[in-house]
Parts: sequence; C-alpha cells; structure tokens
Amino acid sequence: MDQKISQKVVERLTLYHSILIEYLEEGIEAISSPQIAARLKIDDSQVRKDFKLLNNAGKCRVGYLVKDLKESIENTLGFSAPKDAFIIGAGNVGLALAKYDNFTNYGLNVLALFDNDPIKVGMEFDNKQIFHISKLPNLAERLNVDIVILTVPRQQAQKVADFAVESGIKYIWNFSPVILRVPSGVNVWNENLIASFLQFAYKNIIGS
Amino acid sequence: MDQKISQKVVERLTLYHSILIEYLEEGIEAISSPQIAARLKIDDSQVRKDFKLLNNAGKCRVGYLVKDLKESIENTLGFSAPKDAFIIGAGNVGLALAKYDNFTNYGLNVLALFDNDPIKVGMEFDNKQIFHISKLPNLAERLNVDIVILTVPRQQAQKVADFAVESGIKYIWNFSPVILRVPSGVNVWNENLIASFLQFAYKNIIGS
DNA sequence: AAAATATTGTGATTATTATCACTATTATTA
DNA sequence: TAATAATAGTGATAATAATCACAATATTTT
Repeated sequence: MDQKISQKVVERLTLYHSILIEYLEEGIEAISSPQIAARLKIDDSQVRKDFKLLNNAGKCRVGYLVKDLKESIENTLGFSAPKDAFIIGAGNVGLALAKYDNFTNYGLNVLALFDNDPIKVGMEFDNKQIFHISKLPNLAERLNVDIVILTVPRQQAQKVADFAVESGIKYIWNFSPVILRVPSGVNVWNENLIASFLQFAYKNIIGS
Repeated sequence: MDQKISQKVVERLTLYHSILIEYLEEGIEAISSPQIAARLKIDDSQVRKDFKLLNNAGKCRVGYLVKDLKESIENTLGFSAPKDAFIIGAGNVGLALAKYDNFTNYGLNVLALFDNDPIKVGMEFDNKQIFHISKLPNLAERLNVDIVILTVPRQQAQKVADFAVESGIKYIWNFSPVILRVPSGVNVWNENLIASFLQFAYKNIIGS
C-alpha cells in the first residue's frame, strides 16, 4: 500500500472521527464540510480535499454520510486490523493506559503488563497480568507481540528499550521524556506529556 | 511578546531539551547540530536555524554550550513562569497526571483535583485534595486558577467543559476524545491518546 | 606554520501544506 | 417552474517548512 496520506491528513482524520461519533450519537445522518471546518477552525476546502483522499464522495447541498465517512476513516486508520501490545512499566501511566479499554475498539489490544517491582509482579489489572520484565522475550515470541507501550521512568527508559528491542519488539510507543536510540527497523513514537503541555502553554499563554 | 516562534519549532525545542538533559547528566559541555540532528533524524541546518531563533550562538568546530542552550529553551518555553492548574476527573488518567510531579519542574503546578464521585471526594492524592466538582467556581476564583486538565469520560466532557468555562477557566488541556465547543477567548489543547496511537500505527504499521 | 577538518551561519531552493476562487450540482423557496 | 442558496469538487495561488549548498571560521593534525 502506498502511503498516499500524509501525517497531517491522518491527524485531521482522527479529529474528524471524533466529530463523526458525536453526530452519529445524535442521529444526524449527513454532515457538511463547512460544519466540520467550523468546529475545527480550519478551511472547508481542506476538509473536502481530505475526504477526497478517502475516495468518499459527498453530495451537493447535503454533505457527506456520517456513517460511511466514519467507516472510511476507520478502514484507513486500521481500526479493524487488531494489533496486540504489551505495556512496560506498571506505574500510574501504565495502569491508566491498561484500563483505557477503549483501545480495543480502536484496534489496540493490551495483552499484559511488565514491571520489575516484585510487589507488582503477579498482580492483575483489568484482567491483564503483570509479569516480571525478564519474561518479556519469551512472551513476546510466544504471543507474537512486537508493539510495546513504554511507561517506565526516564532513567530506565533507554535500558528497557534496548531489552525490548533484543526481545524482538519493533514498535515502541514511548511515554518517557527521552529520545531513545534504537536500531534501524525499530520505530518509536514519542508521547511526551510535559512537552505537549509546554507547546500548549507557549502557543496560548506565553508566546502571545 | 511577538510569537516569532512557530509551533513546529516549539515542538522541536522540547525534543532538543530532552537530549540536552541527557548530555548534562553525562557531564558533556558542548553539543553540535549534527549530533542533535542525527538523534532526531532531521537536517542539521534545521537545528541551527532553530537555535538562531533563541539568539543562542554556537562556536565553530565546537558547537553549542549545553547549559546555555538548555536555559535558553527553558526561558522560551516558560519553565520559570509557574502556572497553577486543576485536574477535573479523578480517574486513572487524572490520578496519573496528579502524581506526575515532574510537572512542577516544568512550570505547571497542579493544586487540586475535582470529581463528582462521592467516594473520591475528600480523598487526597499526592498531597492534592479531591474536591466535588461543585466547588470549582469558588476555588478557581479564590486561587486565581484559569487552567484545567480535563480527564473526564467522553460523555461528560462537553458538559464539564461548559461548567469550567462558566467558572472562569480560560485554558483547557483536554484528554477526552471530544472536540469541545468553547466560546472565543477560551483555548483548548487536545491530547487524544487513542488518536495519537492511530497516527503512529498508520505511519509505521499500516500505511507502508 | 600550513593543511585538513569540523562546524556554524545563512541565502537559495525545493517541498509541503493551506487557502482562495471559482464552477458545477442539487435541494429549497418563491 | 424559475430563482436562490448551499454545497461539493478542484485548479491556481499563497504560505509555511525543510533541505541544500557553500562561505566563513575555528580547531586539530601534520
């Protein structure tokens, strides 16, 4: 599949999706590009061009069918292709994500958690067992998991990431505020909450 | 202050900052643009142009001073201008963020949490009290707080946001997967974790 | 001291992204 | 039925962002 859709567009697709859920719940069948654009404070032609990429045609004077559009976005973003993952780090963030069971509806199944704290190991959270980190290589191979959500403290992040890579992990969703060094072939996505707040603060509070 | 620095640059500044912390901890005094660029897999001239915006000069054949650069970024991003905030929603995500005490080092002080669950109200978490949501207007005014971190379930997000706005809140860091409707003058920053994962998955797993 | 090398700083170029302006179409209203 | 209005679709244009290329400079090596 050719990556014809840019990251910018993918980001907007997720925003459109949130709005479509709302419309669906309200029982509204059609939505127009100016309506969406107004909600997101963007240009309406942008919205139409994005939908064009999904091969989702609208109807003049009516708009787009909410149901079809939602399904188009879900197909494009891979909701229906379930991906199994582990969480490494059973701290507050790790546990919060483990209970975020909505993930499953979006194609992400968290199968288990890992930690090195003997008190946590053996416990269960939201039907997910917490294993000792040493069990990672074995379970990753047996369950064929190559995605981890990394929520360990900053100081341990690189070391744990190295271990995950040795265990065959190919995709790391990294919540530690660290730029991980990984070999080529391994993909990292950074979710730095503090950094995100700083961007918000700069845009709205400081830099204006 | 004129907003001379674009969001894209601000985003990179937060990434540079993570790397600078690492260098500082290792006791390395200088860092070069190619070093940073290699870590982030971006162009080195990009790094230099970003630093130029901070008025932070480098030295040929040596690079930039880690300490100075880090301070420049922190000044620009407002680390030293403390901002008080409330968390609304004492669920898993809310509690995880409340314990994320690193926030304080980055200029964000969480003063208290709010919830509508009578069991949670009155409890304390990481020295932060959980108040009933009805106390929000009063406390926001008394403590002069106009920033909230919204971590309530999707179904209640808009209603709670409306209430927060009525209470004088001007900045909402929104963790609910909902596009909030707010009056002009109120700023929303969306942190949709599921959407973020979908972007990651599309980029690396699906769309390639 | 001279040559080689690594690095900054930056103008020029290219690529990407967003906006504008307009036509075609379809539903609604007079 | 004709006029009006709202909307999709889209090429052209503008704005923004990233990359390239290279001169200037400082350090290191020979």
